[in-house]
Amino acid sequence: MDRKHGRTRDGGTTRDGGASRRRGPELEDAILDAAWDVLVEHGYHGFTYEAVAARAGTSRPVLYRRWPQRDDLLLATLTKFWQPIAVPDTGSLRDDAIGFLHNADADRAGMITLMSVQLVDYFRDTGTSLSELRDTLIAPGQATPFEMIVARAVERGELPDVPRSSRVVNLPLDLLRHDMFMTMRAVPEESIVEIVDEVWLPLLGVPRAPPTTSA
Amino acid sequence: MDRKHGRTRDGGTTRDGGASRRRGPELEDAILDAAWDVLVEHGYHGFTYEAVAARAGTSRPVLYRRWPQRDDLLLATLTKFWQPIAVPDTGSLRDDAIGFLHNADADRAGMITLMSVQLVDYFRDTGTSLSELRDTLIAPGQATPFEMIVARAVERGELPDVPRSSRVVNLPLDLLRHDMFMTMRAVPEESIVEIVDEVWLPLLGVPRAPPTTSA
DNA sequence: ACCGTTAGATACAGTCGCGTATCTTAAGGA
DNA sequence: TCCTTAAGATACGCGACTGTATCTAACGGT
Repeated sequence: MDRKHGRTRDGGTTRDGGASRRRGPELEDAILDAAWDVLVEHGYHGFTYEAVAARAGTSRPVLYRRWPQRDDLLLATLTKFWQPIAVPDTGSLRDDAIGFLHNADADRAGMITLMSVQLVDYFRDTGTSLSELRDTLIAPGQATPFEMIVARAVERGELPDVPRSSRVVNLPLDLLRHDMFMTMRAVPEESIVEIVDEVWLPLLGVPRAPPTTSA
Repeated sequence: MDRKHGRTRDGGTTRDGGASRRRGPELEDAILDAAWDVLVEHGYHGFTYEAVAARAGTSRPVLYRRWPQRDDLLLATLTKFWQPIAVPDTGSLRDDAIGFLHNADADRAGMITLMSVQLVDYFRDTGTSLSELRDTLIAPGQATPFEMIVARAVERGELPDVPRSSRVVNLPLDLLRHDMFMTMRAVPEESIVEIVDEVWLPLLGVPRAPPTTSA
């Protein structure tokens, strides 16, 4: 009919022109890696079978065989790369908080959050939202990072053991996320310190200067 | 050649099949209205010349003649519809805050914020961000709503006249926006009250219960 | 009434992604 | 070694959108 297979195979950017043919899990991993790259670089809009296949050095049918819907591919990709952010345990409430925000910011987690922003179209299509996606991806019944941080501070006696609204407890991460949303880039260290020192600690009743214990 | 004009003109959804032909500013207004609708309903992704023209009951060339680039059309649309949110003046700090958040939430402003989220692709394309867009659209040197609210409370003597970080002052709107981002829908009244009563007022040093003036 | 402007309809060529079908051939187990 | 599985390379038809080019007819001023 036409060329009928011509051993072209330069694909473009990623695969080496080598002869070996990947299979099974190895191939699947490579594809999800490529999918992740595409997602991070071009957002959901550019997250096409076309682009992912090209990036992975394979062809669209291979993707369709595994993930018939775009959502399947997206979910598989997110599931593979969505990892919890490390929660530091320094023995100090303030350092834990700042350290965690720092991780969330600098770590690939920052990228994750930024990238989630790129998913807005996906949320449109599916009628879901970022918070629902997050709930899907994190283990249920799990304590949030700042719940852990606060709990440890209470154990150490650094904070009194009183009930606190989850809004207040989780405030720092919300504010960090907000700044990321607004600026679309990593949040500077000063902002992190500001969030902790000027907002969160005062709210928890931690004095800014050396503890004067008031009256 | 072919049909050569057949007075078809039902366009679809919006224009009446009427005969009259709009011109100049009238037409332009109608197009921007349509553009706004499309943007709100389908986000930046669906914001195509095709869709806007169809919605406005006109044809793409008419749009291209006025706005050669998609950005031009988008900017024109945003500029026409971006309006400041009303800041209530109730004589009470708390009521001002809650009232403003309520306006921001319920008012078309809520839609604006939600819709801005849809612009992420635009930000990608242009390398800008939401905060930059906001700075472009609001008058420069203008006091933010919560700066006004706090200033008035200080005038009334409801708050002491001390310097406050802009992070703290503007916190409520940031938190509202964050919730909108995360849930992609209007924020419930409880959350608004929670933001004001459990976060903002305590941070400003306003006691929750009747003022006990501590020890 | 005439006439320049331009709205609005349509066509066209091009691009990109979709989803599926087909065929070849490499890989790997029995 | 043979034989099944599936990777990988096409191809095809489809639909959406892009920019541009025409042509017509309505509008509005003089």
